[in-house]
Amino acid sequence: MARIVTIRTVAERAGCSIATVSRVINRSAPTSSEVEARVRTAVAELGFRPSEIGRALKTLRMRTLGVVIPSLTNPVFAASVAGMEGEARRRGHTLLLTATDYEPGREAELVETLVAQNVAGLLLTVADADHNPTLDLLDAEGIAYVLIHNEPAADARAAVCVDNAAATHALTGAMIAAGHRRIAYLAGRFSTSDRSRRRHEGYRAAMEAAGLAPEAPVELDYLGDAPSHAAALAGLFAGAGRPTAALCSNDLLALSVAGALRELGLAVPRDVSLAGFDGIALGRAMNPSLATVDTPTRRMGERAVEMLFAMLEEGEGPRVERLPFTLRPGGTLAAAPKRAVPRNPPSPPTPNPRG
Amino acid sequence: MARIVTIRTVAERAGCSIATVSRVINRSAPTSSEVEARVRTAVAELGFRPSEIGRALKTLRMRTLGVVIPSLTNPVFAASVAGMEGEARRRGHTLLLTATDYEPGREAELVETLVAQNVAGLLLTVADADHNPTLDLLDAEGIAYVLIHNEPAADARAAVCVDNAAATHALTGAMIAAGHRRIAYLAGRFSTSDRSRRRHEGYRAAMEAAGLAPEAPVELDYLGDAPSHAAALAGLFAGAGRPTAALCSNDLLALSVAGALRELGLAVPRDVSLAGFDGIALGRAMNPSLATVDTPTRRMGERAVEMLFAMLEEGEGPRVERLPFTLRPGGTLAAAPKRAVPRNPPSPPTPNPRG
DNA sequence: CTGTTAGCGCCTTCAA
DNA sequence: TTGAAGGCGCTAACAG
Repeated sequence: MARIVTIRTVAERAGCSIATVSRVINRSAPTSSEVEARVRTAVAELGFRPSEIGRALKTLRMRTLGVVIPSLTNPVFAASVAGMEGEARRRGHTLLLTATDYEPGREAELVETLVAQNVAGLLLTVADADHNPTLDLLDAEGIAYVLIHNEPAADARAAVCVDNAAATHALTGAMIAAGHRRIAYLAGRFSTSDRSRRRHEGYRAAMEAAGLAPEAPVELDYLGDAPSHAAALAGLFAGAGRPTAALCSNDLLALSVAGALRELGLAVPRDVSLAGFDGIALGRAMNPSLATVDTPTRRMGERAVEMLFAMLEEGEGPRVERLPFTLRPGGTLAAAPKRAVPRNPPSPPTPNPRG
Repeated sequence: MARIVTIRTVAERAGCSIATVSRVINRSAPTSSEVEARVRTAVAELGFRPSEIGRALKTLRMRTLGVVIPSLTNPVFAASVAGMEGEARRRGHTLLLTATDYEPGREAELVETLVAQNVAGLLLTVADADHNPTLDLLDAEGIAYVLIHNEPAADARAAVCVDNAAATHALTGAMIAAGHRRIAYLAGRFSTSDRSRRRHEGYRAAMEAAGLAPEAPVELDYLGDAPSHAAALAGLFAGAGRPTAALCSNDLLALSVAGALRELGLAVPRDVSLAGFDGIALGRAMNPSLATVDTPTRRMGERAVEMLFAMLEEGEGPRVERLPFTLRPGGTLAAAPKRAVPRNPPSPPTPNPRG
C-alpha cells in the first residue's frame, strides 16, 4: 500500500539532490527560494508524502503513541482515548491502540508489540501499577510512559488520575449523611487493582470516621455475558440486617448491580441505595439516575498526552497528577429506610475537595 | 524509545551472522538445530524483538490498520472500533486510530497521515462514500480500504453496514401502525451523508406507501456544547397541526431532541413519540427507553477487518455487505394522541426484514 | 547554499 | 547450512 513516489522521485523532478528535498520538507536547513519552489511544486505534483518508516529508521522513533486500555466498550476508556487522540493529533502524532479485554496477562505482550513499532511513548491503564513487571521493564529500558486511571502509590511513575480514596470517602460520607449505617462495598474485576484498593480505602476511612464497620469488598465479575449478579448477591442482601446501601467500584458495575437487585425483588433506592464511580453518561440517563463520582475522563486523556510530551521533550520527571472530581447526586442514593432515621445530616459531603 | 538490542547484538551473542538470526526468527530458511538453539537463547536472554520499522522498510508494509472515524465519544463508533481491535489483534495487527471530530474536511488529511505510515489497509467511516475524492485517490493508488457504517450506492467500494433504508422503513412503519400521521424527520450532522440519505429514503418510502406526506429532513447539530435544539424545533412543534412523532437519524440526536422537547413543554411519548437509530446502550437505560434500530456495531467492526484481509490476502474484490438489524421497541414510541385514533394497525411492522 | 555519503534494522539474494 | 553485501526511504554529517 505504499506509494511509489519516494524522495528520489521528487529530487529528480526538481532537479536537485535528495538532501535538498529533505531540507525543504523539514526546514532543517536554509535553501534558496528558487530551489525550494521547484521542490514544492514537484512534491505537490507527485503527491509526495515522506514515509514515516524511512524517517523512523533514522530517528528510531515513529510519531505514534502506543495505547493500552482494558476495553473500548467501557465509555470511561473510550472518553479518555478520545482525549488522547485529539491531543496527540494536535502534536502531529497518531495513536496505536490496543486493548487487554480485562486480561492483565496481556499487558506485557501488548506493550512489547507497541515498543516493537518504535512508538514515541506509551499511555497505559494497567491492572496494578504498584506491582507490575512490565512497567519495571519500561523503566529499566528508559521507555517513556504515562499511566491513566491508575493511581500509583509513589511519584516514581507518571500518572494522571483522580484522588480515588478522597472520592469514595466523600461518596461514602454522603451515604452516611443520608442515614445509612450498613454499607456494602462491591468491586468489579481488577479488584486487586490499585484503583480498587484506593477506592476501598476511602470507603473504609469514611466508615471508620463515622464509627461504622467497613466491610471487605465483595468481588463481582461485571463483564461479558455473565448471567447476572443476583446469585452472588442473594446472600448478602437477605435478611433484616442487610445493607441499606452499596458502593460500587465503578459505574458499569453499578448498572449491573441495579439489575441484580431488581431480580432479587429489592427496589433501588427504596430498599437499597446505590452509587457508582466514573460518571458515565449512561448513569445520567437511567431512571433513577445513578449517584456517582464524576471524573474528567476526556481531560485526563489529554493531560496524559501533555505529560508524556513533557517527559519526552523537556525531560520532565514522572509524577502522579490528580485531577479534580465532583460528586454527582442521583436518584439511586436516597435516605435510609425507616429503622435508621437520620437526624439532620451531621456533615454534608464536600462536593469537590480538590477544587 | 527503541531498545538498543538489534539483530546484530543477537548475532554477536549467538556467534553467527545477522542473516542466520533473521532466518531463525522468520523460519525463512533452514538452519542447523545447534545454531538455532544458540540464537533462540540469545534472543530470550536479550529480550530481543525485531523492529517493525526495519521489517517494514523492506516489505513496505507495517502490520497496522489505519482507522478513521468521526468520534470515539459516540458509543456506536467506540463499539465498532472495539470489534476492529479484537479482530486485528487476532491477526497480529494493531490499529492506528484517528478521528475527524465530525469535520469531513479532515478525512483527506488523516488518510494521508495513515498512508504515510505504510498501513496495511484502512478502515473508514466517511461523511459521504458516494462522492469522495479521498476514496477516489485510494482507489487510484490501489490502497485497500473497507468502509464501515457507510452505505455506498454501488458495490464498487467495500463496505460493512446495515440496510439503512429498510431499517427506517420498518421503523416508520411502526410509527404509522401506532397511529401517527404527521411524522417529522430530524437529521444530525452529516445530513448530506450517504447514511442519512438512505435513512431518509426509507422513511419517505414508508410514508408514501401509507399515503402520507413525507417531510424533508430538519437538520440539527447534535454535537458539542450546542445549548439545545429547543429553539430550532420550536417552530416545527408549535400549533395544533404539529407532528405527533419524530424519527431521528441516530440515537445521540434522539436523546438530545428528547431534552429539547421537554424544554418546549412537550412530553415524550404523550405529546410526541420519538425513535432513534443505532441501538446504543444509553437508549435502553433512559426512561422512557428509546425506540430504535439495533445494529450489530461490534460485529460490523470485526467483519470490516475480515473483509479487509480478504482483499489484502486473497485479492477479493470490493462489495457492500449489509448485516442484519432488529427493531428495538421502546417507551418513547407510543400510540398517537387522541385526534388521530388508529384503527387496528393495518400492517404490523416486520421486526427484522433481513433475518 | 548544495551535493555526496554513511548508516538506521532488517530481509534477501548471491556466494561459499 | 552459513556469511557477506546490497538496498528499502530517509536524515544528518561532511565536503564543496
